[in-house]
Amino acid sequence: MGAAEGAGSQVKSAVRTVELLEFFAGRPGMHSLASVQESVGYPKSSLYMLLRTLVDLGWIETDATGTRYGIGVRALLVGTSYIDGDEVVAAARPTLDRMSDDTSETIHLARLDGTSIVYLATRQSQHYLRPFTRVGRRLPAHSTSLGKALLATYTDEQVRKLLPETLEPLTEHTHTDREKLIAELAVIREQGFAVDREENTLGLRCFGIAVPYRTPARDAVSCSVPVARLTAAHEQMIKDALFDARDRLLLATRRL
Amino acid sequence: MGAAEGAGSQVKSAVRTVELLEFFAGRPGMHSLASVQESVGYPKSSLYMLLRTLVDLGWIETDATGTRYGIGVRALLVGTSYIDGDEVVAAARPTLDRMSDDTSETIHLARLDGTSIVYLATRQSQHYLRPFTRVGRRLPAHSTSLGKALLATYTDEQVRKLLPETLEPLTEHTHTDREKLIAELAVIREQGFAVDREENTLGLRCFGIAVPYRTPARDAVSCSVPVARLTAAHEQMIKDALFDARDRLLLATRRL
DNA sequence: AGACGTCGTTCAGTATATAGAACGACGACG
DNA sequence: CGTCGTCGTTCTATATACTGAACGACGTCT
Repeated sequence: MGAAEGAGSQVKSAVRTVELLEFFAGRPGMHSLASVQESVGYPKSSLYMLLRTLVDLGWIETDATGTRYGIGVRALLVGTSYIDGDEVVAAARPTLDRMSDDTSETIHLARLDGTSIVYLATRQSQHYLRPFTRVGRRLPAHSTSLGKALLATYTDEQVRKLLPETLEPLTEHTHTDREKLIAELAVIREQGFAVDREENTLGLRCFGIAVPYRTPARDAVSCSVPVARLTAAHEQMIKDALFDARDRLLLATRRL
Repeated sequence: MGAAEGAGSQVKSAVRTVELLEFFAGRPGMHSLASVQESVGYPKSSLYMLLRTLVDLGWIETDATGTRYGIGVRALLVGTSYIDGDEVVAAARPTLDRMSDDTSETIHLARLDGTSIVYLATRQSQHYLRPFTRVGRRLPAHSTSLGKALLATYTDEQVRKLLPETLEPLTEHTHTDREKLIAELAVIREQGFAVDREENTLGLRCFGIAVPYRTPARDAVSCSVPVARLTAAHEQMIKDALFDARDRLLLATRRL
């Protein structure tokens, strides 16, 4: 998953602290010292001290026996504060509400981080189905309309540097060839929005558009619809809502 | 805000790392090195190294100039994973949905952490008003129905150890005297649930009940209603839903 | 039951992060 | 236009965290 690394001197304990937190985040549930040790590779004793410290601080919790570790409550507060402090999320609120009202479908605002997109805000469809999407969730950029819309604001060369040659498939429809994806990005630039045809979740089609308040774009909005419910008229309405939302967001984020 | 501290040898950089993250979480927006230095008190150079490290890792972000710091995207993932991995949250899902359907009001599931409660899950009322409550938000235990319901599962002595003598008021109705609060806790134990009469937010009354799958209880559920919309019949219905929910949750969390 | 294996915990030498001061860049002010 | 003050950054002795091995407790296998 690694983002930027390799800079000069780093504070070792700080690196390990966040790596540990990310480890526990990536594998929910409780883990023994030994199993953590095997995964992260630090010496047992170093890991032990670090875990003790983080437990004292409430960022990691232990079970009743004190020998199995899991992510703690304190981590929750910090994570969600990223959303609170973000000016784009704040500025997007009315637009997302409006998109939700207009389309009656599930709306997402997401940000590109490395090769993943991160959900920043959602508006759930009020339909019978409660889709399981959550703020903070990460998905591969190449399999989502949000990610593809954002990648399309990069040059082909930048995309080649960012993504590996073959991409991990999530469904049978996921593009696994980087060059084929790049070809699709050209189409996306042409038409102004991206489509995910069950490339991420079977039965779900998503329409995404980048909000180009900076170049390359960082944030995008999308609308997800079960294919079963999709008609040509509905699709056109969604596309209109998408362009409308982009214009509104561009206006709202002008001064950022 | 401090929770447990004062244990023996702790890894200094790890402590500082999370303290820094909590600082940025507590004060959204961008901060200069000097202003952070003043708040946390670490030597400039130590702080500088730490910040550089965390920026490299994506947990802290800088603006374009690279001199102002704010919380980063990576923090988001870890925080929300606490919710994902929690068995109680998972087990509570259907019960919360049912409470939401039954009452048509805003439902909360929260956990006690020190003297605060932390929202773990919410079901928003579908009414015109979209109340601003968010998973991860912390509120003082003494001013919420959730917190009081949880505190009532502690002994008076434990409560005295936990809370200061005078409590911070949030509205004109907040109890500020610890002993008065303890007296109220006795009533809560008697009737089985807690009420917040605009002690936290003006115009909002909340009914909370602890889920005693362990002692003292850790989690509670609540139902928040604008006073303007509250009738005697509605209130009775909410209380019934509350007891019903507690029983369901107790059943669902039996094996934890 | 006995011995073994695994796991969490402690200990002491060494590598490393820390802290205070000095440096250089920028902007404010006279 | 020069001086001063502030802020971010670099430098180096010293305090400290890291490591690998040894210890002790628990559960398991034969």
